[in-house]
Amino acid sequence: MQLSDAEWIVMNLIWDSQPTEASAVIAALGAGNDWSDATVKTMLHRLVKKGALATEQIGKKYRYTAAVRRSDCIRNASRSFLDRVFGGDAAPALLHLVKTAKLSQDDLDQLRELLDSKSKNQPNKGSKE
Amino acid sequence: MQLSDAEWIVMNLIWDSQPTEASAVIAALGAGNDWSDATVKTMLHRLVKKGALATEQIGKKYRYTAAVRRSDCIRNASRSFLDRVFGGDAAPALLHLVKTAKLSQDDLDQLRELLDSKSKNQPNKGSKE
DNA sequence: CATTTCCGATTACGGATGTAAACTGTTTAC
DNA sequence: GTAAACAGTTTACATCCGTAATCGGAAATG
Repeated sequence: MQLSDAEWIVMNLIWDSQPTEASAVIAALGAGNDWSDATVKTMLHRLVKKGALATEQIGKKYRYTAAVRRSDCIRNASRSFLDRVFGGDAAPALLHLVKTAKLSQDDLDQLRELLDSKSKNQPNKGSKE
Repeated sequence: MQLSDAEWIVMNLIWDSQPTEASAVIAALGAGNDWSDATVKTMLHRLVKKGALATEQIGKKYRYTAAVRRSDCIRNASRSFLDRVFGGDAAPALLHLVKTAKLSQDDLDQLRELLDSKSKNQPNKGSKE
């Protein structure tokens, strides 16, 4: 599932507050993003059409739920970001991101742990391929 | 400077082999990416028009050079990636990327070093904001 | 010199995207 | 029950994007 910028906004909202009704989405995005309600309706419609959202009929209206997993979309987006910007080579990307990101001590610790566990699971293989 | 997928491919090539002539770009991308020469020409033209490439006239032809810094484009792309996918919160993004990326022992070590240096410079502040 | 070739410029075109109005059927409020 | 509000569907439209053909002028080549 490939999501556009605007679609990510909608999906992020829905992933965070599933299931949701159109009115809630319209309210949330009209406020934060300054979209007209028509625009939000279009987004919802397109997302349903492309299979990213599922609808569940409640009486007369629908309730929207994500039909794709956030983690899958994140994976795809990450993949395509890495490919396009770094030619798929993750290491420079990570170095760059770590270098420029604001990270709390907690974040840093978590990352360190993760690195350690990766080091163990993948004992050597000094180079990329 | 905001680059599209296809534009990134061209720019990456040119950043790596500046200054370049159209023929070289066409050769490189025709081979690797299966683009027709017309497509490459369009790309070059658009990139010049949008100010990402500069041309230097050599006799009759042009030589192309990047007019924007790669690091700036990377910054923008990273920013927009983080914003769209993770709502701008870098930490989960990094965790995810580190978790899923193939990293060599070297890469891991470099990352660890970077984390350490960040830990020092930013001694505590246990949480994000 | 005429023809092919190379290259940059112009034009094309369908699909995606952001943005939204208009239409339609229903629910609700006066 | 008639008008207003709501919700989903259709239609709209300019721009961007990927992909490319075509045009026009210069260079090379026979």
